[in-house]
Amino acid sequence: MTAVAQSASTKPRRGSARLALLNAAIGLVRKQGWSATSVDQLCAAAGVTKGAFFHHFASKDELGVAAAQHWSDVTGPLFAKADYHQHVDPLDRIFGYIDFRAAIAKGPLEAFSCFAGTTVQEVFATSDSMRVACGASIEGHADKLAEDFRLAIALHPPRLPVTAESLAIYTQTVLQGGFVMSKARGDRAPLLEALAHLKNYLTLLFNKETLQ
Amino acid sequence: MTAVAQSASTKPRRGSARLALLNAAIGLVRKQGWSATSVDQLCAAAGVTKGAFFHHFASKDELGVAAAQHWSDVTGPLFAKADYHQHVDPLDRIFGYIDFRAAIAKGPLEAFSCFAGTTVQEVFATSDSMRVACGASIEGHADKLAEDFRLAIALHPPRLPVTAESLAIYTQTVLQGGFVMSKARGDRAPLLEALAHLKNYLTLLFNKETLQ
DNA sequence: TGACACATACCGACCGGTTGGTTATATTGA
DNA sequence: TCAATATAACCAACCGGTCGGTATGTGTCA
Repeated sequence: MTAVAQSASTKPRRGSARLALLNAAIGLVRKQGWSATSVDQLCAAAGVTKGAFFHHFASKDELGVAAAQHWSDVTGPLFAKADYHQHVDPLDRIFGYIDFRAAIAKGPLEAFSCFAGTTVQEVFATSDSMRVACGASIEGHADKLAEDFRLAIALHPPRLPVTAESLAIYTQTVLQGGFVMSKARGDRAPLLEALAHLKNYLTLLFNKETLQ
Repeated sequence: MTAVAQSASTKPRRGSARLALLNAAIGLVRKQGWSATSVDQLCAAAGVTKGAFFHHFASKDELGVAAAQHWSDVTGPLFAKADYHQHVDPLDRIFGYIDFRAAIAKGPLEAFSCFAGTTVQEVFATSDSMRVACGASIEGHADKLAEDFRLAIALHPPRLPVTAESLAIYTQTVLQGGFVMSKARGDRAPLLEALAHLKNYLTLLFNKETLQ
């Protein structure tokens, strides 16, 4: 312990316990769900003790609320700085977003599924604070899409009456459903096919030319 | 205990423990998830003892597999005898199915959400037997839809290239996603809106007249 | 030197699962 | 026909272990 060289990333610096626990929560919960993830497991994965856990969070529930917020903080910048924002046409940005979601669907399922969606399925009836936190995370993500949908509707009159908010929520619905179906089949194909159907829908709805 | 009159429905007849446990599992798991549902809770809800539980099921996991099968056994007849099958046009039957799903979305969320979808989110990485059982339940349900999609594609040439199987799976994807989103918002509206968008998609895809 | 950020040790309750034994029902043989 | 037997169904008590949470000690830094 005295002279062992240690990388900056693994060195347990004072004050890093909270963030380590939040990251551990996102990793473990996405893999095995909320209830199946114990406080001891979270501490072990984060490399801290139980005392540290309850120093930063009053309860497991409170960590869950913070983890939902942290989930937004982590994923937000990932999408904010993605390339698809460079398109001038808002509809192209939306298609770019969907393609981006398909592109990051690599590796094991727990690596690209949604923390908030996974968690809210378990706690919606038993923990209101977590349900609200997870709902806010998903809805906050959808809100960024809604703005482009608003512009797209103005620019490309849709064939059927729709609202931007509803389309943004529907996009998240297809993603969440895709995660469930992919988990059920143990393969990412159902998610990718769902995204293809979503693109079909938007193509037909906005009279988008098939080849761009 | 000697002369107490008891209704036939509540009388714990010998041989009924297994079914009571399966029904209890579906009810409790839909509300609070798989891991959060303990064997003791299941026994209490079913009105049996732990000994009876492990007489019928070798493990909690094995009950889960049986419950997934039971879920198919319960929901299968519900859809099989629904009115929408009377339509002559297969596309009308599909729209009837979607309307039927919207119609049964009443009461609390745990009353109309999917046991298999809820469970598989938690266990997909930790229990292969349950993952397969839940996947088979969802896929079995989709298979019944796929037949009508096959006929619909033959009768109404779609504007974009799609397969019947993929459309059937996508329909389940939208439903599963709708459950997640409705749980997150604590309201059935997201599910109903998702089903409306799905109908939009099929309307455009199959050139269906808006008014029928 | 005192406030903070942890670590250590521990708590009662509850977890999934096992035990040994009882009761109801089906099967059998005379 | 009916006791003898076999077996499935079920029960209450209990197992070692883990759960979320607490009380208190200790090293670190402003």
